[in-house]
This record gives sequence, structure tokens and C-alpha cells, in this order.
Amino acid sequence: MRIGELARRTGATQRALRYYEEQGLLRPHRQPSGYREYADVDVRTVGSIRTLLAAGLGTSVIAEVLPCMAPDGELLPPSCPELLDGLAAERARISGAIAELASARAILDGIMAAGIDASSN
Amino acid sequence: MRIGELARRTGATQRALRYYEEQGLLRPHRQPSGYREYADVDVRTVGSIRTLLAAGLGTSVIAEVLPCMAPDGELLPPSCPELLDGLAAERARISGAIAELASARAILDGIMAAGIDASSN
DNA sequence: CTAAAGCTTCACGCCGACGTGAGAGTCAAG
DNA sequence: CTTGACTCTCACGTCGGCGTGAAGCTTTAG
Repeated sequence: MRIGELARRTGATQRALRYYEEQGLLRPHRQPSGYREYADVDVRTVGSIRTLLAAGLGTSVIAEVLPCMAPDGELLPPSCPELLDGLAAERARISGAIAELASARAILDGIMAAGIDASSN
Repeated sequence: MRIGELARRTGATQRALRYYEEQGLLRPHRQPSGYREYADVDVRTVGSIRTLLAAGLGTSVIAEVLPCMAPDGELLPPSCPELLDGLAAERARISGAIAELASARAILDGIMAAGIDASSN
């Protein structure tokens, strides 16, 4: 498929998809015309990219992680042990972020409860 | 207390504390010398600010929310109902973000499990 | 054949929560 | 009085994941 269809199927913009390639996250084949040609599996890859980006991982880290994710759901062992340490750190960061988000949500819940009480009086 | 102590007690930098004031989140008293003088309660306020900032809320939204949080833990009803709608939207955003973080963590867990398997073989 | 999509490569713009000096005034201790 | 720690106000710099044209080539529909 070409970039427009991939964009539709993933929700990413074309600009984002080109940016991912520029960062080494995608390596689409090229038609003689210069058009990018994507494989079906790239739809899932883009999904993973966006999830990891949303979790605060940088493109360089994602570029190291993606090769560990085989197309069929199989997992390949990470190349170097340093990467494992980095991933453990990222994992800890994410867990911390989840906890912070939960407490932020609790703050909002408290305020909203008071607001609803006030409007029902 | 002055800005240096507040910075130490909150983990925020002095620059951040001045920025919060600039955005209307803190209103420290001023000494004749021009030095900022903070109250003890500001320690907790800064904690709330940082939690909400980490959750992706902008300073302008936080500025509207803070007046609803009384010093003693009491909650005041939000001033306007539009704010309530906005907070509900933010709450939904946060819940979505938590879900995304969880799935990102799951991805990392899968990769790390494969890596540990490989190193124990 | 023609027009309208769709695709290409630059390359500058953006945003928001600060970082980072610069230059100068203030305060406590010896 | 002096020194060093602390504070003040500008004001430009940063960072990263894109947004947004601009100018031009390719493909598709009619």
C-alpha cells in the first residue's frame, strides 16, 4: 500500500509516517516512481510506534526495540544487554507515570465531586 | 520561607517556581527587598501543580483548578460549570493515557521476558 | 487529453515548561 | 568592610514530534 492508505489505516498523518522513516523506524520499499510502498505488517508496526511514543520513549529507543518484535507476534531476544537495562528504566518510568496520572485523576475526581454536590443542592 | 527553601522542599527548581508565579499559580508575598516569601501551604500546592502538570494539564487549566483546593483539604465547588466539562474531558484523557501507558509497558514486558529467557539459556 | 488526486523532497514553524547565563541588588557571618 | 551565599529581573535557548506550506512529478478517473 502507499502512504495515504497507511495513514488512513493507522490514524497517523503522512508527515508522521515520513518522519518515522527518517528516524529509522520504518523502511518502506520504493517504487520506480519514488513512491513509498508499505507492507501490511507496517500497520501493526505503526501502532506499536505510536503506543511507545505516547509512553514517552524517544524515536531512537523505539528504533532499537522494534527489531525485537517479529511480524508474527514472536519475540526476538534484544541484541545487547545494555538495551535491557534501558528498557527496565523505561518500564520503571512508565509505572511511575501511571501512578502520577492516577493521583492527578484523583485530584480531579475530588474537585468534580464537590462541583456536582454544589449543583445538586 | 524564601524561594531556595521551597525549591529544596518541593524538588522544583527556582526557575520553575518563578514560572508558576508568572502563570498565576502561586502568589507569594513580597518582602521590602523584593524577595518572595512563601507560606508552608505552598509546599503542598506546588506538589499538586507538578502532579497536574505531569498529567498533561496546561498551566491555565491548573490556574482555574487550584482555587477549588482549600488549604485544609476542603474542596470548594468549581466556579463555573464549563470548567466542570473541561475537567471531565481532562479526566477522560488521563484515563486513556493510563491505558496507553499500560499497553506500552506490556510491550516492554514481552521484549524483556524474551531477553531474559535468552540470557538464561 | 486533461484535470484532479496523490506522492515527492526540502525547510521553516510551533509549542510549552522550563534551562541557562548575565548583570545587579540583599543579607548573614567573620 | 568584605566576602560569599542568596535573591532579583530580563531575555534568549532548548527539545522533539510533528504541522504547514512550496514547488514539482506521477497516477488515476473521465
